[in-house]
Amino acid sequence: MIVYGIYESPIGPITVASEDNVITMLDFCNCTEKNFIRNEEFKDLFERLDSYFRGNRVEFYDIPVKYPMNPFRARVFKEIRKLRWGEIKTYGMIAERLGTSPRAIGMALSKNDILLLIPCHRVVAENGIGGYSRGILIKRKLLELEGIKL
DNA sequence: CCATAGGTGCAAC
DNA sequence: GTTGCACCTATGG
Repeated sequence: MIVYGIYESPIGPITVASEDNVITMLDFCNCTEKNFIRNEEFKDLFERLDSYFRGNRVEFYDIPVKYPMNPFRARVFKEIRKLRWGEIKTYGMIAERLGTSPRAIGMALSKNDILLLIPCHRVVAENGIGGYSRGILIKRKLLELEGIKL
């Protein structure tokens, strides 16, 4: 059974979904049309988000998430998840590690719908910030929170 | 299949 | 600065 939670972050509402205590989605949008809103089920996560958006070092890597069926994306996402708070790598570095190309990494990351928990914002381009499916303003803000200026 | 498009990178001018 | 191309995956005909 899927339940949803809405979190009001300083940079906009976040909708999170979980099924059997595994997070299946976390995105910057306000999906209030969803039924089954149970914010109390996300108490631990929301407290971490409070601290995170206050600028503290908060890790999310121990929270169970659902990886995609697509094996390539699952491989990329698991690799990205090793990145800790404030740690960044380039598309090229990830690609080399996985034996693929930087563009393929970008393609996979654009399909990430569990933001923050799968920290695709910590993957940047060789020459600059790179892209972000929800807009680079959000990416820049997240990196700023983690003490990174580009 | 073939064409085209990405959250890229690199070399060349 | 910019143009051009190789790179791998995704998507649509």
